[in-house]
Order: sequence, then C-alpha cells, then structure tokens
Amino acid sequence: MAKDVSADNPLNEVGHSLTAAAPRRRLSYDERRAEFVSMAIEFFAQEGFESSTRGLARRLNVTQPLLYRYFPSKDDLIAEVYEAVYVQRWRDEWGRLLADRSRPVRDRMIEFYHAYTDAIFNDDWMRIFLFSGLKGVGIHGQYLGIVRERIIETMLTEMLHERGLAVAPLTEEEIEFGWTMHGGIFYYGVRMLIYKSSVLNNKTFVIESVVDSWLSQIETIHARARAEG
Amino acid sequence: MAKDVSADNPLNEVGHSLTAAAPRRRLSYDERRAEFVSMAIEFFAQEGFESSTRGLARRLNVTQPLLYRYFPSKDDLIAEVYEAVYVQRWRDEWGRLLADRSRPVRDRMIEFYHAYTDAIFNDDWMRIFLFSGLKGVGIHGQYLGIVRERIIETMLTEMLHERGLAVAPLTEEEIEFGWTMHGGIFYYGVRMLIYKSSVLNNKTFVIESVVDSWLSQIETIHARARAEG
DNA sequence: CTGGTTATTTATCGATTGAAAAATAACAAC
DNA sequence: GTTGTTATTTTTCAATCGATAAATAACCAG
Repeated sequence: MAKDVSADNPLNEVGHSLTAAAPRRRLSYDERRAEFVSMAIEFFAQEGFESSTRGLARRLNVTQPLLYRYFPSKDDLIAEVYEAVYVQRWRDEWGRLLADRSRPVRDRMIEFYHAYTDAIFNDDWMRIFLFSGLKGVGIHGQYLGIVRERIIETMLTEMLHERGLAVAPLTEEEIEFGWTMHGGIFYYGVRMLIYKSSVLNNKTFVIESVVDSWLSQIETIHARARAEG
Repeated sequence: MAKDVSADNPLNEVGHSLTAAAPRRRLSYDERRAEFVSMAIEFFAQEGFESSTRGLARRLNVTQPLLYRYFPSKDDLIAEVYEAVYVQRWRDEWGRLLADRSRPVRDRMIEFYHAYTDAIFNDDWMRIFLFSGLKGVGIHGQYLGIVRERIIETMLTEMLHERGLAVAPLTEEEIEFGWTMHGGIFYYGVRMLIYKSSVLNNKTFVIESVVDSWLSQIETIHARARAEG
C-alpha cells in the first residue's frame, strides 16, 4: 500500500521535510510554546477562531496532534492568544505619558494616540479584538475597563486640571464624550484594516483633528453636565 | 430497534410536534422563504456564520435538509442574509432628509443620526456588519461606499453650502474628518451592543455632542485643507 | 373520497473536526 | 555506543459538518 501522505503530515510529496534546508534549532519547551502562540495569533487573526487545528499545524510545519502536547485543548490555546494580544501588548508607560504635567495636555494626547495606534493598528490586534467582542470573551470587558480608567479618565482629569476646572468626580457625560473621541480614531483603523477601505494616508491628521475637535467642545460638555448634574 | 430521535428531528421525546399547540399556518413558498431568512438573520447574528445549518434548523423547528429546498447552499442563504440586512434596511429618505435646505444643517444631521442609529443599533445589524467585515464579504465595501457618498459627502456639502464656503471638490481631509464623526457615534453602538459595556443611556447626548464637536472644527479643517491643497 | 402536487422528514454519505493512544525519532547524559 | 527522556509523528476515533436521495405527510383541486 502506498504511503498515505495525509493533510496532517508536514512532509512534501517526495517525503523530505519542508524545513530540511534550515533544520530547526532545538528550542526549550517554553520557547517552542511561545513560538506556537505567536504563530497562532497570526493564524487565527487571519482565518478566524473557527479555523481548524490542522490548518494551524500546517502553517507551523508540524502535525496536528503535536499541538496537544503544548496546549490541553483548542480553547486553551485560544485563551493564550487573547492573553498575548491584550495583556502583553499593553504598555504601562502610556498612562504615565498622559499624566506628565510638565507638558501641555494636547501634546500628551496626540503623542499617546500615535503610540497607541502604532500598537493596535495592525491586522492581528484589530481582528482579534473584534473576534473576541463578537464571541463574548470575558477578557474583552476587562480591557475596555482598563482603557476607560487609564486612558479616557486620565485624559479628562488632566484636561480639566490644566484649565483649572473642577475635576472630581467625572460625570458619565464627560466619559462618554471621551469615548466618542476614542471611537473616532479607532474607527479609522477599522476602516483601514478590517474593511480594507482606502482611507486618507495621514494618521497624524486624523489624530490631531479628532483631538482638537474634542478639546474645542469638552468645556461646553463639562459646564452643561455640571449645571444639569 | 428504538426510534432514533436525532438532533435533526424537530419532534420532542414523546414524538409530539413542538408546534402542535399552534399548528403552523400554511404559508406560500415566498413567505416561508422570507420567514427562514428572517430567522437566519437572528441566528447567524447571534451564533456567527460558522454555525451549523442543523442549529439553524433546530431554531426554526424544522429538519436540516428542508433548508436545502429553499436555498441551494449555506453560502446562498448567507448571501440572502447580507442582502436583507444591508440593502433592505437602507432608507433612501435619509439622503433626502440631509439635503433638505429648508432646515438648518445641524438639525438635519441630528435627526439623521437619530433615524440611522434607530435602524442599525440592534444586535442583528451590528453583529452582521462586523462579521461580514471580518470575513471580507464584498457587499461590505459597497455599503461603506454608499455611506460615504450619501451621508458623509452630503453632510459636508450641505454644511459648506450653508456657511457660504467653497464646496467642490471636497478634499480627502474633509471626508476623513467626516468619517471620524460617524465613527464616534458608531463606536457608541459597538460598545453598547457588541462589547455589552455599560454606556451612558442617552443617545441624544452622544449624537448632539459629537455633531456639535464636529461642526465646531470643520471650518478649520476646511480652511487648512484648501490652504495646503 | 381520489389523484396529483408540494412540504417535510428520514436516512445516509463523504469530508472535516477536536482529540487520544501508541509508535517512532531526536536528543542529552554517561 | 547505551540508556533514558523529550519531541514529534502515525494512526485512529467519535462527533459534527454540508449536502443528497428517497420516503412520507400535508395539502389542494376535482
């Protein structure tokens, strides 16, 4: 009987390893595991989390059952993908940057949004963020809580402080208005990376115009919210 | 041999039709078909398009092969779902409302966004919109083209006309700035319906503050874009 | 009631899925 | 080299997938 070269087999038709030319360096268990997670991020971001473990193994040039040596189940692997994307790519210095009162708030906000969008405006991050939202993954809510606390509320507090306005407590209206600024910038990334629309190739313009637009109105929001409070 | 009550079978354990109490009225082929599409919208929006035709049939209280009497394939059914959501829910009067020069532009924009969000701020629409974006479905790009043409560009043209400013041609910067307003409002719906965040329960506030914020800045954008041209 | 037509179910197919068990290959220590 | 350990593959399974064909049930016109 002819040898069954099945889809699970990472060898090519003549039976030579596809990686023979560059024999894989022997990695530690943890390094190999991290390598798998890293590739899984890219794979699931492109193909969706419903894609098969066989498809992932093919991309990794290994057989599908090998994945089960490193991860108990597909769901556990997916959980690690979320963790790697949401937790590991968050930079604590973003919060510190926004709170640095030696600089004008506008400068800080613009610099923050440049750094933040540098981190999230890529296929992997954007697609996994939307996938996880649609699937109701718990870590998603935590992430948005952190954005609110460390980004939205910090920007509001700093702006009100700079203008000598009453800060605490922030109103829900002010925070919601902060989210609309955040959403305006975020949606630019969605159109570019998810919908593949042809967008204006000028991120600086988008960030600055949204921030300036927001700054021009926040004082009115502030005053009205307190008056009606 | 005992009767096999499989998952495909819409009868319960004792063999009685689950709809026996309310015998289904005999519908025409087209009505029945529309009923299936309508339920499919809800089903796929909740479960994702990777969910099985058996799951859909279970919700419809019919057997899975019956779906293939009305739709040649799962992909064809999905295409009809997109059609129903994207095409049938679009209201041509939105464009006319925005172009009605007997009223102030701000009023028109706010009324439009109330009507538009009334149509799209629901689970079905929002989830299918995001699902289709992630899957790269073609109709998605068409839809965004229509939004740009009939909404974004119309609002810009009307606003510039009302203020006696040069209208044609609109610059890419002005249009991109229009998208940021749209995105700010859209993201409010995403947070509410996709991420299930607790948002401010005041859609009017969100619409009016975003529109006012945009109106306060658009003239600056306009002047700068023309100067740098 | 009878015959024909349409709607629906039953039964089944081959392909693919996540996962487990067992066999083998690669490597390190001695 | 020999031995023990780890990494990887081979083989296989039951469940589930989209889809087809055949059988049955419901309905309508005469």
